[in-house]
Amino acid sequence: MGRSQCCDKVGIKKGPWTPEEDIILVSYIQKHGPGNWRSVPTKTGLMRCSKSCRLRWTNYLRPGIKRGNFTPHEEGLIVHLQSMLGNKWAAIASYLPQRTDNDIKNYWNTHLKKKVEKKNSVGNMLGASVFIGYDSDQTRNSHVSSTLPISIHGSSTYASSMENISGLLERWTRPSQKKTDHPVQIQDLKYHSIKADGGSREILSDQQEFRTLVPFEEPRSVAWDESSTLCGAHQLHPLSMLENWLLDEAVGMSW
DNA sequence: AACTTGCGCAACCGCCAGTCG
DNA sequence: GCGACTGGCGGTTGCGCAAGT
Repeated sequence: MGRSQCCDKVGIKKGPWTPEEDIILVSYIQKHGPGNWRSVPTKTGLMRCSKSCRLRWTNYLRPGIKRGNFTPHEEGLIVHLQSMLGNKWAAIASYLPQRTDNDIKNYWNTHLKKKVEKKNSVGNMLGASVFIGYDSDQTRNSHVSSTLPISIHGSSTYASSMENISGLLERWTRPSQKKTDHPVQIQDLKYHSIKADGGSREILSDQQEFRTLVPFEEPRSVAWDESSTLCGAHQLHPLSMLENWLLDEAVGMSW
């Protein structure tokens, strides 16, 4: 037990990574693949601890990472997910495959947290209920509060319970209850399992397959390969569809 | 131009859970 | 069952830079 001793060893380099170190790490991982971080420092000759190597890879060097310039779409999604999940950055990051948990965490702490608090304080001053803290326009979102399992209980902190997620998905699979401008064709959606272990969540559908829904013109089958989460997003995460739907419904592009 | 302040972000720290011998 | 080890996560720190004075 106890924490890892790897970073306490004498001779371990700390601080910013140099381009040379990055090249060494990337070339090693390209050859051997990520994993077995313990052996990376010894095999590469990097004077870094395994943790540092892993973090550098996952937060910076990993292919498919999108950096900076969060779009309103992404902002809205982060705010929404944070209100539902709390500070489960890894879980939130799984909804945005191109973003790292560290990036999202930083962005929340430096930008969004203040924005949300400001919006909430304005909403409270006006005596109005604030839709999950980032859009108090009840006219625009009047249909949302009756659709999504979201409520405000006197504070900006939204309980990060499984009930919220389950309810959200349950309602999400019932298009008939929601008013929308686009024709909704939700078919054969068979979510049957939601796990919440150690902050990670996954949604499993029958045979790891489901038909897409709202944002697409025509339903199509998508096979979900969990391994694709590692190296970015050439496949659409099942939850990105939820994301798209949520944003269409709850956030719009006014954020 | 020099100094101060605030911000953004990469990296570190400390803890936890899972695995293995 | 126990302890060592590892990977993963969230919180925090500290450096570099830009903006303000």
